[in-house]
Amino acid sequence: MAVNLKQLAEILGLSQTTVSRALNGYPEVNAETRQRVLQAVRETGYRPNRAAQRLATGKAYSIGLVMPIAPGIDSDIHFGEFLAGLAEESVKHDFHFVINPSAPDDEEATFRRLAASGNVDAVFLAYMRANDPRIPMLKALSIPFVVHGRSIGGPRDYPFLDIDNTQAFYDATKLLLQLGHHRIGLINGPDYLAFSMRRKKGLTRALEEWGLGLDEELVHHSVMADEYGYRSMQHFLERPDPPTAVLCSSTVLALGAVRAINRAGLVIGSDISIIAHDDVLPMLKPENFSVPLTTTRSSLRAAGARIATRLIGGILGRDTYPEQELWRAELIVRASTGPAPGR
Amino acid sequence: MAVNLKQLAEILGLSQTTVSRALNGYPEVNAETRQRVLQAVRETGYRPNRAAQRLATGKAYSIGLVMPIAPGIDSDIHFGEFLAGLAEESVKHDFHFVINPSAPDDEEATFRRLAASGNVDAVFLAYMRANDPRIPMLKALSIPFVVHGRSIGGPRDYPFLDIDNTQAFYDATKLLLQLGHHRIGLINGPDYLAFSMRRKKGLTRALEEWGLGLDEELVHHSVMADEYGYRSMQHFLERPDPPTAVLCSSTVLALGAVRAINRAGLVIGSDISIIAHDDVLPMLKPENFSVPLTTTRSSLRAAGARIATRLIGGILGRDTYPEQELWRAELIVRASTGPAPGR
DNA sequence: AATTCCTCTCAAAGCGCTTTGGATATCCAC
DNA sequence: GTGGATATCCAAAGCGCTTTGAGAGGAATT
Repeated sequence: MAVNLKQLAEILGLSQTTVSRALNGYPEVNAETRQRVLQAVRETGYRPNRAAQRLATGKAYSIGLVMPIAPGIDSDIHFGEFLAGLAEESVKHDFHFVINPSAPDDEEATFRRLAASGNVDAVFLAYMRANDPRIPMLKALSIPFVVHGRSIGGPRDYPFLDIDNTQAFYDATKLLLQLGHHRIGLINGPDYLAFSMRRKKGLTRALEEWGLGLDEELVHHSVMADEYGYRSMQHFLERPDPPTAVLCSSTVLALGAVRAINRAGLVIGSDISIIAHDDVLPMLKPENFSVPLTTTRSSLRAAGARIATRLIGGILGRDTYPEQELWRAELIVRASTGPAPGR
Repeated sequence: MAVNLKQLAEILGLSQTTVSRALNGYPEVNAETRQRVLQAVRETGYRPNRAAQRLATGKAYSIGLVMPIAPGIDSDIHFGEFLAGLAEESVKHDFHFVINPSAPDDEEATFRRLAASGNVDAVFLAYMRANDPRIPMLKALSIPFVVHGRSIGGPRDYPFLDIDNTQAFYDATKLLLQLGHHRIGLINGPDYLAFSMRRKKGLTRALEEWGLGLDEELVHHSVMADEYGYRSMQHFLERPDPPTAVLCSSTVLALGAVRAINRAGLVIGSDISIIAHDDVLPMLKPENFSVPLTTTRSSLRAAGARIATRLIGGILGRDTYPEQELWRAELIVRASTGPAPGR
């Protein structure tokens, strides 16, 4: 059924060496010969045996994941979406996953074990915190890694892919300010996560440039679930001086926030404006909200796919990729933002 | 650093064959010799090289996952929890995952590709529907599999692990009936999923035994998210004849339902009783609800771990496990259930 | 004492790939 | 036309394990 290298070489009247080299892009093979080989691969459907490659090269062709699981830890919808991106890309290159569930306080040991096992060539990291200890640790273990997000403080020379959270929420705030809003709330992710800090910073910076200060009372931090969006917004609305506009760190939070607004009988886009960050979750599209949401958009799945690409590229030795990427989130204006009331 | 089989054999003054056999439990090796080998393994920390084993045995030592991704598909919190269980167990046995994201209408092709790739020894299946076409398909592909849940209709001879959903909701209903409730609502999962159907059946059966009929108006189906629990409960409460008790198919749904009840100013456990199915999600404990929830409990993570064990056991050829398991969910009475009002 | 039968062990042959260390042929300049 | 590059290709040696087929030794049988 499936041919192997030996048979393929025989068919071509070449040695295994040459065929192998032709396939792996080595220079010492005639261009014409290479074409013949490639053609034969197409015809026979030859697929190299991964187990044999692993053995011969010593590479694992797989990437390690440490899945945060514990009470209160965001085993959330966002993780699944990101994983889908990672998987989508990995499967193309026939890479496997080694998934290690681990409680946060056990993560260090988990990474150590993972690195020692030789089962993975590289690992992926997320949920960055300030001075995240995992970065120096992985460096010390000298196992390749890419982080999703960025730490704040600590070493700066490590590979990451992040979106420019500060910029995103700066842009969003700027829009609101231009619309005449002066009291702007923020329903943010957990306060110890780097992206939350940066989003808050974006808000602060824009306000300051406008000569305004941040009202800490209008900043809420929580796990990014619908429920908390609702509660936070409810609290905001109960204030004597509620914000006229609110930023949400996720469409999931916005979902709850919108509910609270509706319940209060207010109209989104005129009584109060909303901008949410949109991770492009397939099941929660901002354009399908009762009032389509203005968002800062950046696909989480695309980020997963990109990180997989980089991880795999690094392992295969073709790391022409930039080590650090900062994606800019797109500000998409829809109907949930309008002029500040009474202006 | 790490020793290999050859070195280990040398240390012991045995042949590789004997050492290998000792480790893999073959009978033709002296008990004493085996002990010596095991001791040496402990001392040296020998771990067989998986790549070499893969190559020699032709086994992949990995299991395939088809991750359902698409608009509206439950890339939900429950999936992550189940995955954690799978991973927890797999990592112990040094098994890898091949995760294939796939839209539902593309699943067949995905499975086919997965089976043909030789990258996995077995696959796992969930989100069962009535007459689920994937079961005959996987049988035809003759790739080992275990399903989480059970189909309804279609072939019956396939390996599964399910909880007795009918029984669980039968038990729950029974309790409510004994407490004097006659109008019982159900906030269920998606109507096309087998577990939803069975839970509804459990409710129906208990009602009928009590001489009551099911009021279809009191049954809602939806994706299992907080939001929908809220809406469904709200609808129930707006009726002229609201139910005095409601079953929820998930604590996530119950979360929303409870909110709706609180909002209506009703008291849980006296004005209205609630029983939810508890998948034992670490972030959503029924005992931590404002009024601790009565639940039917069965750990999703444990199910994941068990399925991994069976899958792996099957692959390693020690399948003394029962092919079909039906776990009984535990009915745990807490404060959210009380006598029917006015009784 | 010769034969058979276990029990325990081993040497060696793969599994399918990569990679080292040549070979062979071609080409150029001198 | 000879020495030395240069361009192509190959045979064979691993990678670390499992497994076949067989041998050595001792106990049991005749």
